[in-house]
Amino acid sequence: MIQELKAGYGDQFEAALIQEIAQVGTFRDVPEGSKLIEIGEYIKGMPLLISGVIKVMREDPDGDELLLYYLEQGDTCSMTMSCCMGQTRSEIRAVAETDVRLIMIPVRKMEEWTAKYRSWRNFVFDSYNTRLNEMLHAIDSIAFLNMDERLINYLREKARVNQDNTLHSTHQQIAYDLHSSRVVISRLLKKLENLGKIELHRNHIEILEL
Amino acid sequence: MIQELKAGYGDQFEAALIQEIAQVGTFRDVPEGSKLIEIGEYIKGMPLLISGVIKVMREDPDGDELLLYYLEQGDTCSMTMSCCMGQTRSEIRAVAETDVRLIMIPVRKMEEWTAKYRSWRNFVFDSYNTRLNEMLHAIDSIAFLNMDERLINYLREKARVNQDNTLHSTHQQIAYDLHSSRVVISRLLKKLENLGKIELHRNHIEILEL
DNA sequence: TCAATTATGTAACAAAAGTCACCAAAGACC
DNA sequence: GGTCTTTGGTGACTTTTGTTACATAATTGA
Repeated sequence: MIQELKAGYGDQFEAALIQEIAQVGTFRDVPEGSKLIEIGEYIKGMPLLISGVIKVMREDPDGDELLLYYLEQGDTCSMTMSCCMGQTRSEIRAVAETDVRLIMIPVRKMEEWTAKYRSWRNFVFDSYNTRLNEMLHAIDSIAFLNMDERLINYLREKARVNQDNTLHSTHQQIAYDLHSSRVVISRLLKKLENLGKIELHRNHIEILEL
Repeated sequence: MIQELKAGYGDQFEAALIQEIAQVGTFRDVPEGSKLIEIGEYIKGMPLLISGVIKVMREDPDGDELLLYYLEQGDTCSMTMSCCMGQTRSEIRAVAETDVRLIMIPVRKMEEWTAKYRSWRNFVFDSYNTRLNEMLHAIDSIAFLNMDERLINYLREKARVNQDNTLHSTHQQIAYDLHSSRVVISRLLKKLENLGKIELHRNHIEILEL
């Protein structure tokens, strides 16, 4: 575990903190598609992401979904911190977008380290800030952009986090992420294909130039 | 200043911290309508809200606006913290919705107090959490609700923060806050009036039962 | 192999929201 | 009082997005 920690966090955490994390943290391998956190659950620990991508979603009471943002290497889930500290239920769902390796930190250590390690404080604040900015980004998208632009951004972002210009999604899955309908997404994708920007296939989409 | 601090924050901050705040903080009276923070600015200090309401807005490159949330007594601006820590430019605009009394804290104290005072740590985390939740709320509104429902929520919330069932806004101002157009808002307001839920007048709107 | 399931394409229509144009009332200013 | 500005009302139309319905192709699996 120390190896992975040093590789991912060595330049921001001091050695003593890395040692502590290795002692109290538990390693978890999470296969693609697994649910990490469900809306309404209480959270038991805070995840430090070592590798892979986690997708964070919001859902309304009718079951309508919306993708908020992705978490990548070096990120942690601020929403989770929020829940841990406040002892409230999760407001979001987190799903492994790819196979994920992470280290779970017990909640009580968070508080302790915040007082003890300057680097941990910076990390926690940084996470909050990054998350707030991601949320702003999400708001910008929904409020200011049309579905065609949102779709393009979605395809770009998904290709980026998966480091693969071929997206293995169905139109229906994309529609869920963007909180739209399958027909609308198919329509817009077809338009992008006609513009020569993507290539559509059953179960996957190839990005040519976006 | 000590009086106001004790009244507003006495039950969450220990006496020593209150003392420190009083020493390094500067009191500011901000009249309704003043801009507190503009997008793109660097932030000089962190505001502790004593009384009044601050409106936090987002703007896209085309100048389209959107109301994100209100800050009330006991709140601070997490977005500001975010900017202070990271030395980045503000992503949001803050405007005094009513006359506002606040205490500005120099940035360097934030870090120091986070290590020193447990109550300050809790306060800062709480602020972040509240703000993240407000942002989620904003996203829910835009993503999952139609304009008529968003308008009703807007009227309710505005009446609540101003503690006044008569809103002193023009249809155009509401349209800006909701990122819609005056015509659309007039139309929906008229519908609400016909349902007996509100009463429309020039320059103000009376809420009857929402 | 062949029926069932899943994914996609598309036309036709409906609903929500935005735009344009113009009018009229209220208030401001001289 | 009379003109100008601001604010609100409304009809007609467009654009965007969502819905319904149905067709067809690919894949699965008994």
